[in-house]
Amino acid sequence: MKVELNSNAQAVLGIVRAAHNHPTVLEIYEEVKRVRPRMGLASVYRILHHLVEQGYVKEIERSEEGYRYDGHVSRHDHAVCTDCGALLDVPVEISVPQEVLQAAARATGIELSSHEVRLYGLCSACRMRNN
Amino acid sequence: MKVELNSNAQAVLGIVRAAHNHPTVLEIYEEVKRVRPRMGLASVYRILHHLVEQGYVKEIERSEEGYRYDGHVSRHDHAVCTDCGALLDVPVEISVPQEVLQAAARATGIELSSHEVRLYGLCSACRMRNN
DNA sequence: ATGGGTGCAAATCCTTTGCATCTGC
DNA sequence: GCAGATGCAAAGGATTTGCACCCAT
Repeated sequence: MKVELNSNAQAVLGIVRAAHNHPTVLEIYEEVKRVRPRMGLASVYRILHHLVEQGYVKEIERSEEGYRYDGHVSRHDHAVCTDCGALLDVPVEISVPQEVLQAAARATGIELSSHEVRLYGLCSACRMRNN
Repeated sequence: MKVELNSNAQAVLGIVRAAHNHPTVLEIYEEVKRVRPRMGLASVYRILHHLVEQGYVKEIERSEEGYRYDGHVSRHDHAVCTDCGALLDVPVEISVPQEVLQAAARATGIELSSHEVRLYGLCSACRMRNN
């Protein structure tokens, strides 16, 4: 059962959802300060943990700059640029047969609840930059 | 062209390769100290970066306890326990057709160089523990 | 008035860096 | 003797925590 969100939490959630990229805590903080100038960084961390627990957002992974958050919680895949580290949404479904996933989960000894495909390669910006 | 590894680097490489789990820097350091008691943590970090650059090991991702390393460099997939965070190798191949991956990479705008499937779920230890 | 949320600053933890020293060639 | 590697300690950056205060109920 989801808990009510107070107005600070709603402000953070709105920002994460509206972000096109996968913002870091600092990026979210900078953005939220425009609406709530008094909010501190520690509160942003606390609110984000809360939003993750409640399933409102997903924590993607630690990058060089720390955790990144994703307001898009339905299943989708990501691509990581091997040069600049950019994290991009894959805009199409990469479908893997459920029975293949289940067999792999069984072989690994886990009870599967979800999965994600991660693509690695050069993003277009880096391809252009490196000529 | 791979560079020669000095004996400290070989010691670290041996430990990462021999590890059954995906050790953190600290775990590698503790282990290496048994063979080279004078080695410092900073050197372990420096050597690991070097080994990654040279393709001898892979950096998996930052977990709660920091980076983890994988001495098994050929393509394989991982499973993450959603409860305890354990990172396990998937012992079977999860095959995704190359043309599906290429189509997804094209749609995302990246030049694909590799990919990985990540499974999420409860590991057997956690399943047992939570009854 | 009460319990949870919050700001601020200090503390923590992982990782990197500066620098003097050491090593192998 | 030199270039690169190393140990140690200090610095850096992200995240967490302690604590007093504030706010809504």
